[in-house]
Amino acid sequence: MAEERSLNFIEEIIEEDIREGKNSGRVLTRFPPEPNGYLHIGHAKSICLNFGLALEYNGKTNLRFDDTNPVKEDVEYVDSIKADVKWLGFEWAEELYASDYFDQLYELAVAMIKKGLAYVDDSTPEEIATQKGTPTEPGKPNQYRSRSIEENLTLFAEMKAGKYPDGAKVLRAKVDLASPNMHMRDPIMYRIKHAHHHRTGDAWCIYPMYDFAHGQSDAIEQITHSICTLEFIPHRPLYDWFIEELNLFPSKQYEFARLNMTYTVMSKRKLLQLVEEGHVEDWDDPRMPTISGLRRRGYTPKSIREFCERIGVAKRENMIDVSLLEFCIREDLNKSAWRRMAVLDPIKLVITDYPEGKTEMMYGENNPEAEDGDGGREIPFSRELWIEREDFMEIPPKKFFRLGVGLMVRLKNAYIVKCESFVKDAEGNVTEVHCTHIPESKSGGDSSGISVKGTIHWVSVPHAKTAEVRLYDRLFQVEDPSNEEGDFKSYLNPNSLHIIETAYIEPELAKAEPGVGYQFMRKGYFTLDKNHSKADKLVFNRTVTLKDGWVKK
RNA sequence: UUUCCAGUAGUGUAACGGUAGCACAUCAGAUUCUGGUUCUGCUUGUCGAGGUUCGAAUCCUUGCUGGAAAACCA
Repeated sequence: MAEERSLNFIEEIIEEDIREGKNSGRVLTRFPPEPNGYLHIGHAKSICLNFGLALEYNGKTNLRFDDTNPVKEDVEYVDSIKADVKWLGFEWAEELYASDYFDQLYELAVAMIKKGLAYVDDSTPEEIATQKGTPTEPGKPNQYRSRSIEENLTLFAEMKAGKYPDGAKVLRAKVDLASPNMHMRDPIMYRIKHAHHHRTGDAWCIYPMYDFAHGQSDAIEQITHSICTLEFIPHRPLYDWFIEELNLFPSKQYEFARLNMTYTVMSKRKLLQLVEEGHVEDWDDPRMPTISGLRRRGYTPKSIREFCERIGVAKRENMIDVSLLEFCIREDLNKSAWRRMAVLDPIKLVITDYPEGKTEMMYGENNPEAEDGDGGREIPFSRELWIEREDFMEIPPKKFFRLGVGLMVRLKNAYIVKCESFVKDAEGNVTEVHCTHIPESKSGGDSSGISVKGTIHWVSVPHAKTAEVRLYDRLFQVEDPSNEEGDFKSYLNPNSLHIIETAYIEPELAKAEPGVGYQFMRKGYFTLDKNHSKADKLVFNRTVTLKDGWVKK
């Protein structure tokens, strides 16, 4: 029973290509990050698209680092990118680097010179910019454009040999200075940079530009569908032109709209700024939209893949509501995360008619969503418990299904209790809630016949362990900080991180493992923070809250 | 005001000339030993104007709106 599923526009193109027998039905995509920053959720969209398409059409995907600008690139980024792609659950066919092709690219450039389609230009960047004209005015050729092939060959060889300083000369394609497309007005192919490259070391002092590296790398690898974002649309004629003139494998470029998400920023430049200026801990700060940040926050690869599936692929600019991402992680964790009890903002509940010094072991299933509860664990219960401050109200409003004098609630996995009184300190803060319990109402063997509307969670005072808990809110206060007036950083949410130094957790949680998500009942999903947790001090990150249907009146 | 891309509920995304659907969000209600989950239901949409056609979200013209495009970045 194949489910009717509509295709996105790229799938339609691929199916059309397969139908027509193009490339004998072969599909080879590539994910081409520049190793100059950490991957974010926007890259995840591209990764899921490229790898997903290959999986769907029996093809393959190369991981290719677009490392043609040595001054911005670093192995640190290469390593993090590989780790993130793997963590997302994808396997690349080959790990490649544009720098692997430097020799071939150089030869291709020489071929262009020999065809009379490239020349060495001695102009300064400013001169080149002026000579290019504007979108409404054509550019003007300069004296260098008419250099002979022999002279260009010699000069280009000398550039490669290191005879000239940075910026002294560039190699330009000879296309069309009057083109309405600025990228066709004799784009730069090579520039001189006496810089150390993370892979090729000091072997080169000239490096190809994106336009003379990306398409050529695609062609060398025989990529069938080269998928990139919208801003490369104007580059496509150039992409095709080089391939045509050099008679290379005809890779085709297709463009889709990048992901934007509310309450965050999605540019490597801006994310780098947040890191460098210390607005966040690092690239993997749980508030960051980076893959590593989401991982540390407790997001699962599956939830991110699901998110990328749901947002779709199209050519129009979009702004995805972050609540969709939250929906995806809740959906996943609801089915898989074990339930535990933790009290984040404690007040003491005393069961006055329960024997002092007595401990009962209560049973709680791990996950009510699983068939058999996914097993369970024992939870110690005693006369004094920690409960959530917000679960008691001195003057409860109507439909408050928690504690208040005279009200009854069930203590999850334990007894029904009735609130009799409470104690206040000198400042008027409630410090203790006193209850009596219904002995016949014990979970699993309730014969009391009493039904209550509310159930609250608790942790036994003498058995409680402690942990630090970190609560996160959106990083920015406005939906689209990049589109606001002034500095995007002035819209940072000052309360995006709230640290609870001491929360009480049930003893079982002391065994929490890194990388595993838990549901703290009624509070949300949490996971151990891999950076801050130590054996003697647990630190939990809140991945996401539970959906809250309780609206105060 | 040069060229290119794009306009479908609040946000995304389908419908490929033939009943505008789905998801998230929102709001109601049912169920619930998590005010979670699950279930049910409601509200809300084709940018405007012309045309072609028996019939237009879809094709054509035009206007409007948004975005992109000039870096020795990718």
